[in-house]
Amino acid sequence: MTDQHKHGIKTVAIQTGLTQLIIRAWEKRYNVVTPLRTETNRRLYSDADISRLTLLRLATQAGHSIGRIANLSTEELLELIGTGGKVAQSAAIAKEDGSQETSIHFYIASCITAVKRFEMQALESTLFAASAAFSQPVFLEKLITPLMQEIGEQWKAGTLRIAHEHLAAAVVRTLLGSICHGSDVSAAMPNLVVATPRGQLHEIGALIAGTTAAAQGWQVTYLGPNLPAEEIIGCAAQNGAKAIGLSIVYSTDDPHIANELRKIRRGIQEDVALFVGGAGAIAYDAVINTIGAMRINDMPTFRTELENLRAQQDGSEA
Amino acid sequence: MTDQHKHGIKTVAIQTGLTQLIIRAWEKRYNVVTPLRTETNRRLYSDADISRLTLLRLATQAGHSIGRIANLSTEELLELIGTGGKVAQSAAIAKEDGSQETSIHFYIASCITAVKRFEMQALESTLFAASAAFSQPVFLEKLITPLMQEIGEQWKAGTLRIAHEHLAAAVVRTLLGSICHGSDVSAAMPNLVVATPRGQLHEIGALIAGTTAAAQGWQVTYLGPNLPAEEIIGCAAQNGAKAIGLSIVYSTDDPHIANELRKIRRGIQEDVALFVGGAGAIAYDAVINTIGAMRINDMPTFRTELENLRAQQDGSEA
DNA sequence: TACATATTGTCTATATTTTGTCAATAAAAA
DNA sequence: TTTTTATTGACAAAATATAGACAATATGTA
Repeated sequence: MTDQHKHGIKTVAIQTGLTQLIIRAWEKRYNVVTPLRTETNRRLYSDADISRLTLLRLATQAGHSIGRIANLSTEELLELIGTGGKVAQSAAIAKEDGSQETSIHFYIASCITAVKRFEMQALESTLFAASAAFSQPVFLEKLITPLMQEIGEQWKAGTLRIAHEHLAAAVVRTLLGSICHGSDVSAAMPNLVVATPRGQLHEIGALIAGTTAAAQGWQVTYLGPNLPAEEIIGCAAQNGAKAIGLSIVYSTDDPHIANELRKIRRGIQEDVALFVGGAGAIAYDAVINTIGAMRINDMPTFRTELENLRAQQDGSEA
Repeated sequence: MTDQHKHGIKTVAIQTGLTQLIIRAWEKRYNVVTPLRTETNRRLYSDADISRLTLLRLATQAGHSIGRIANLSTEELLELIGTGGKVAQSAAIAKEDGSQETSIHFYIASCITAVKRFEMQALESTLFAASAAFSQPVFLEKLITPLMQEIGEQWKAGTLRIAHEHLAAAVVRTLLGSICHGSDVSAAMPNLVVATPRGQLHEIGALIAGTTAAAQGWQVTYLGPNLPAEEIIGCAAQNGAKAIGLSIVYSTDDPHIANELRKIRRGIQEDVALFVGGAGAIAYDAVINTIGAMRINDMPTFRTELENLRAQQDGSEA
C-alpha cells in the first residue's frame, strides 16, 4: 500500500501549495528534504516529505523565514505553528497567476476544510498565517468577511452545520480580539463604542469594525453582542464617545431593532455619530435615515467616515 | 524543552504589537532585551523576550515613559501594570502575609476599577499581567472566576451595568481564547467538546473549562455559546470526542435546558463522558443525575475527572 | 514663565542578507 | 517532437541591520 517514495515533484507542488521552483530551491539551499532519485535522477518524494513541506509552507506564511526553520524537526515545526498534529491538508492550489486573489482563495479554502473537520488548531494557524501575510484591511475585508459569509451560505445550503459556524466564530473571535492592539491612552484619541443591538448575537462584524477603528487610532470601547439601547447610551455618555458603531447581521425586520435604534439616537448627544453596518442593516434603512444615523455598506466607507469624523474633531479643537 | 530563542523580529513585532523600528530603538537605547544573533547578525528572540516587550508596550501605553521603566525587572513591570501603579502598596502588603491572596485581591480591585470606567486597555493590561504573574489554574480559578462573579453581583446590586459586564466579558473572552493553545503535539490526545446549551449565552465558564482541559493535554473543540443539542451531538460524533463539557450560568429552571441535556446524553455514545458545570448547573441536578452525567462543582474536581478519564483511556488502549 | 535639555517615536539612507523567481542548458519522458 | 524535469547561475524584490537625523513632547532649570 504505502510505497514509501512515490510522488513526483509535480504532485508534491500541487499538494503542498508550493511551486516546483521553491521546492528545489529549498532543497538545494537548506536541505529541507532529501527525496530519493530514480535511476534517471528524477526526485521521488515520500508522504512524510509532503507533510513536512506543507508544514514549512504554513510556517513561512506565518512569518517565519525559511532559512531559520529549515532544519527544525517536524515536531518543532508543529509546535511552532501550533497545530495539534492535524494539518490543513487542503486541496490543490491553482497558483497560476500568483496574485493576491488566488492566494486568498487558497486560504479561504483551507479554512473551510479545517472547519468542516472541526480542526480548530488548523483553522487557527491558517488564519494566523494569513493575518501575517496580508495587511489588516485586506485580511479583514477580503478574507475574514468572505470566509464567514461562505460558512453562512454553506450552512443555509446544508453543507455545514451550526456547530461548524460556531467553531469558526470562536476562532475568529479570538484572533480578532488579539490582533486589536489599542493605542496610547495618553493621546487624546476619539472614542468609539462598538456593540450589537439587543437580539443580535453575532459579534464578528462588530469586532471587525472595532479592529478597523482601532487601527485608525480610535480608542475603541467594545461591548460585544446583544446589548440593550440604554446600556449603549449609558456607556457612550460616560465615555464621552464621539461615535457609536452597531453591527446587524440578521435581516429579520424585527421591530425591536428599529425601536432600539431610535432609542439610541434619542439618548445620545447630537454630535455623536451613529454608524450601523452589517449584512442585516439594509433592512432598517428607513429607520436609519429617519433618525439621522449612517448606514455603512462596506469597510472602505467606514474607514473614510471615521477619518472624516476625526479630522473634523481635530479641526474644531485646534 | 522548547528551543529558547527562535522568533524573528517580524514575528515578535506582530505578537507584541510593536513595530520593528521601536523594538530596535528600544534595544539600542535602553537594552530592554538582548536577543541572540544568527551568524549573519539577525536577531533571535526568546519567548521571555516577547512577553517582556509586551509588558513594556502595555506600560508605555499606560503613560509610563520607556526610559524610566526600561530597566525594571519583569516582576516590577507586572506589578506596575497589574495594579495600576500602586506598586509600593501592593508589594508591601503582599509581602506582609506572603500569600498570593492579597496580591490577587489587588488585581481584582484594579480590574473592577477599570471596568467601572470602561477602560478596556487598563483591564486588558491588568489581566495580561496577572496571567503572566500566576499559574494558569490560579489565574483562572482565583482571579477570573471571582472577578466575573463580583461583576455579576455588582450588576445585581446596581453598582454596575450590563454594559460593564459585557465589556469585561469581551476582554476576558479574548484573553482566554489566546492563552488556550494546545500544548503537547506528538501525543494522541483525547478530544473534549466544549459548549454552552441552547439559551445559555455566557461563554466565559465554557472557555475556562476549555482552557483548563487544553492545559491538561486534551484536544479541545470549542463551539462557543448557545448551541442546540443536535449540534453538540453531531460534533462529538464526527470528532470521536471522549467527553463533552457544558457550562450553564443562568439558574432559571428552564425546562428546555433539561430537555437539551437529556437529548445530548441520548445522542452520544455510552462511553462518552458528559460534564455539566457553571453556577446555574445546580438547578438541573436532578436531570444530570438521572441521565448519568456529572455535575462539576469546582475546577479542581473538573481537573481530577479529566485526569481520571484520560488515565482510564490510556489504560484501556495499552 | 521661558528657555534649555532630554526623551522618544519616526524617518532616511545605506549595506547586507535572504529568498522567490527566471533564463539557459541538458537530459529524460511522453 | 513536445513536455517535463534537473542543474546552474544570476537577478531582483523583500527583509533586516545600522547609523544618523528630525520633530514633537516631556522634563528640568533659571
